[in-house]
Amino acid sequence: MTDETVCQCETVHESAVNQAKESMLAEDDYVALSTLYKMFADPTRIKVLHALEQSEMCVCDLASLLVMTKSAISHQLKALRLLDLVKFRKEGQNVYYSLADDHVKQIIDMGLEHINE
Amino acid sequence: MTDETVCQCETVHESAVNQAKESMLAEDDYVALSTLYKMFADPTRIKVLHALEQSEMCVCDLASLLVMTKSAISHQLKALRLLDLVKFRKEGQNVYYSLADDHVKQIIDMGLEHINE
DNA sequence: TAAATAGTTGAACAATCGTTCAACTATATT
DNA sequence: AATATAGTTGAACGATTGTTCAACTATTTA
Repeated sequence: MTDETVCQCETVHESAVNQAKESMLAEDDYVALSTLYKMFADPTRIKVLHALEQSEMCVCDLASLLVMTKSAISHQLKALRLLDLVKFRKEGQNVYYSLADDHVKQIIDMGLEHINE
Repeated sequence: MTDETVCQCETVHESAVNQAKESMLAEDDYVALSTLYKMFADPTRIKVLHALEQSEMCVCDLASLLVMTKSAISHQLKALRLLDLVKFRKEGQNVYYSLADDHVKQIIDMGLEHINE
């Protein structure tokens, strides 16, 4: 497939494109990256993650803190769990969630740096 | 509004919730954060940003590299522009895009660290 | 064992998103 | 001036998303 059939352009800078092509990751890596960042792309989920930086909390705590239903929180926690961003422990009727590792805090802090400039 | 009316829970851990409440940011900050991360939450946009880590490129270059139409690329570049993640310069018919600052690379690298474990 | 509470789940809904398409602007070339 | 190319734009489309609702499981308490 020529460049022309792809983008209808005749002035593609081949050296820059070829260089970039070599440094590109596999398709799966970009999908994994975007799937990860999708978890930070919703205010509710960011609030949950930010709240859990302070201490572990059960679903009720988060629902109370964020003024949302347990169901809504639980759905989001499931997504965060699937991406290994939070872990949990059961104690009686309660399920206590906490951050899986400190990458979460690092990612949030980096975002805060960007928006505060 | 009581905890009960919010989440129908009676076992909210008040001290943990109150402590978290104090450390929470303003609603706007969470919206801004999630809007920022939304830019990294799509494979096409991440590819564009990652490619621009190598060198500046025009719309044709990116379209050729990612095997997409100029229109699709242009729409995504507009979104990245609005969030100040890329900057551009015009030269004749071409518009050359590049990363606005190195936060972008830092954010992508941090994501890669997380998925490689 | 029955009732109450914490949490999860799947379907449904509106809202948002990403790409396509066609039409457009702007610059360069003849 | 006419043509060609680079890039942008808005509407439209299907696909994905976040919350709600109702029904469910599991644990605790009476």
